[in-house]
Amino acid sequence: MKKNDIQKNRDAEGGGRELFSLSEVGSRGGGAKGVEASGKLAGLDTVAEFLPKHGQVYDTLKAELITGRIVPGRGVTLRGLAASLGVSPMPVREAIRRIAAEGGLVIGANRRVYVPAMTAERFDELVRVRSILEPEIAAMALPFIDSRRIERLRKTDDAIESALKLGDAEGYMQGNFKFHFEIYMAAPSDVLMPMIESLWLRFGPFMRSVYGLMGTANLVDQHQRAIEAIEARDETELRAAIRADILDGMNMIGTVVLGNKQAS
Amino acid sequence: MKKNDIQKNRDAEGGGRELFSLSEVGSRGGGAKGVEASGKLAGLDTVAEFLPKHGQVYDTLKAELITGRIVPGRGVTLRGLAASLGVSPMPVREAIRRIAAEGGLVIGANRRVYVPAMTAERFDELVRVRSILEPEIAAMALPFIDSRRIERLRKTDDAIESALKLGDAEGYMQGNFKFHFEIYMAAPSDVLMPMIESLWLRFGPFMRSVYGLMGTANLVDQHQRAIEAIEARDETELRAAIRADILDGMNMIGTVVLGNKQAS
DNA sequence: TTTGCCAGAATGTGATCACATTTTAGAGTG
DNA sequence: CACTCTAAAATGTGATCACATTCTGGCAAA
Repeated sequence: MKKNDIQKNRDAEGGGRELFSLSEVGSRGGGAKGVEASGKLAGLDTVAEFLPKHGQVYDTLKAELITGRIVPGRGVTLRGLAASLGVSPMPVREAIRRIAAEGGLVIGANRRVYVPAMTAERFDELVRVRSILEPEIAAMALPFIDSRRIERLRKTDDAIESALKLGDAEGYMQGNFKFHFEIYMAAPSDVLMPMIESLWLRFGPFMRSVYGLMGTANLVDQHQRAIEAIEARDETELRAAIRADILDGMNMIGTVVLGNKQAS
Repeated sequence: MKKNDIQKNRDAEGGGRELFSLSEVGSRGGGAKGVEASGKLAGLDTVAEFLPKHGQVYDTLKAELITGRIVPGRGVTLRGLAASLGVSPMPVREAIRRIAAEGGLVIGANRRVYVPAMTAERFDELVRVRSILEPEIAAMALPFIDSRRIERLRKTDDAIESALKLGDAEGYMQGNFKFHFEIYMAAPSDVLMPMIESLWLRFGPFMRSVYGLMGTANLVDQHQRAIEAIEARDETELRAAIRADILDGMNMIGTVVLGNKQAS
């Protein structure tokens, strides 16, 4: 079983690269009726827990967006994605509707689905909201960060340093993502956390285009400062470190790619 | 044409009122095939612009939630809503998925759809985020608020005062909603605005249960102060007024209904 | 009366079909 | 070679059917 797969996404546009591939989503063969799995109490089948197909599609799509494997421009179609993932258009519809609600996709007046293009205004507002919300959730998380988590943070920061030295921009991005959410995840938050995820979701596709335009040479972060603030249980300093980390990195990117002035 | 309608929602639960009614959604008869509208360049048919059915269902559902016509507890089912609205379960699915992504509904482990219950923790976090984001968007809006908008604000505030004097809690809530968004809407925001809408969306169903438990006697607001700050073009003061307005009202409600301590 | 069980109804999910609309390609014409 | 028009392909949307799972109500046994 399990043979459908990857796919194209025929293009024709400015960017150049446009064909991306998605790992298959389901576990059982995509072909036949609505059989699903004649076996009854299935449980976990291949790897993860049991999610509805639209949930798996959602996860896949979200990951593809955050890691920048789907870039702005044309190319997101229901049937196309469905074929890529080996499912019917049905679950894809729901997943897209969900991601669109989170801002990761936009539906045009034509009702066609796009990856939103980054503009200077959008970028500014996204950074602005990040710089407001993330220090807040970090402050919420602070009391819940134990030594094990601090250790993981230190390890992640080391990996980031390595990536910087090697000029590995993608490695830096992934490490940066991991670092921030390692902190935030400690917070008991049902409101802020999804909001912040949705902000990162919107940066993802844009970041891909940043890789090529900017090296890692002039990238600095405030991670060390944040770790020290956590150890000192200094909320004010942690807020400041997170905020500075965001503004530093983002202003850098914004300046290089979009030609922005800095924000506050 | 146009005959399907309103409906029940058989209940059985603590709250008491549970059956709510929804206005029909579509324009054309719900019966026949997929005909939609043999006429071609349709355009506006009955009242508003042309939206897909799932968009109309989304709007309806969202309005029902914000105004508190759908209360926590059981009752949100695909087929039930579909019947209430005179459409097939199909558009309802997408609408629900969208609203769930915005936090207005939650899907349980059973994959059944609920209106999330308000807890003290959730309430605190929602208020916290409101008190952070709304002053921010108000500040963004400030330069774009013209005299006509100020006039509308004044009128809305008058209506609120009237509602307070009459003890009309629902009228107060609606006026309060209108007042805040009259300000926020002036801001050129594609990020903050949806976030704030989603926050209000989550308060809606909870507010309904507030009506009965609390009069309007001890409700005060900072609207006058906000209007004066706007006229003076004083951003700092506007932020303070909005923030105070939120914390005053919400702490009041939280104290009465949930027994909270005040936040910041 | 209380507890356990089981058949029937109801629910969410996924696939498939049908259709209006839009997009794309390919002629044909100037 | 550029432009216009038309036919074919593709897209989003909605409805309907099938199915596994869950919830519900009522009956029987203790």
